[in-house]
Amino acid sequence: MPELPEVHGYKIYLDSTSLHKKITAMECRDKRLLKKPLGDFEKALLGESFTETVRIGKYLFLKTTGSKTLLMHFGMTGRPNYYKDREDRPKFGHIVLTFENAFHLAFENKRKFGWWQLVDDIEDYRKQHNLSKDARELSLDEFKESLSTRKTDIKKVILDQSVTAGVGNWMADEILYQAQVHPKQKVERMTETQMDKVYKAMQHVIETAIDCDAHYDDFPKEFLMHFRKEGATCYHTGGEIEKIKVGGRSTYFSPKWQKL
DNA sequence: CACACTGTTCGCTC
DNA sequence: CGAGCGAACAGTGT
Repeated sequence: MPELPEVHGYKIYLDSTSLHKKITAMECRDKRLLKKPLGDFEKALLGESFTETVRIGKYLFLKTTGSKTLLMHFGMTGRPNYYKDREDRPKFGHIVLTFENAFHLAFENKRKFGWWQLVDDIEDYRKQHNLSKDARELSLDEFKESLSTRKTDIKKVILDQSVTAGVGNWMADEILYQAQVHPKQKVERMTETQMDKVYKAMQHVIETAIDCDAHYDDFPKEFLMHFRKEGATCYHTGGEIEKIKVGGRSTYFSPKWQKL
């Protein structure tokens, strides 16, 4: 489930494997993953190279030597896979690019919620699609500014990509656990201190997850990820973890630790 | 076999 | 017009 830290890792992976190599072929097994006709992608990519990647939240942009930028979104189950031999094509590698060195880059997407798009200008795209600045680069003031107009549950708001781009379902639960704030806390009734705590927890969770290469087992022992299941034991209170729905999403929290 | 799970998008209401 | 809400989307795992 790629959220900000995983996509950050994908960026590093692509930077070290897929830049500055001419693209010689493109194959797509399922056109539903393409937001434009295949021909448009071929025209934009074949004969060109990737020059640089830019990540905003869970969106990964690959600039090219041509005029277009390739945008990848991994959905819930995607990842890039750079490999050499044709027979090593991953089972769910639905889109595959081939480079001039004969290596391939597969866009793995088991559940097909991921997609590719072609973009002219990254900043224009960001604004048109109401993406905030990347959560990692958001300032406390910008965060509070976004919260000031909202009236719903804090968990829904930090899942909103126009507020904190990159935060997904597990990160939202982790952030609120670290900040000791109930997921159904109404934003309009939050104190300054609570907002500060959520912001700090968000930065802490992001940096920790990136330091661990998004490998959950390596997270500090007080992280919710280690006991994020119904009836598990809260590290701080010894109480039980509860599962509820917030904004249609499964939400895990510790009632004794995160009080309304 | 039914349903849960993921993030984004769409259509609708207020 | 912006916020909020719920359904829809695909397909594997349980």
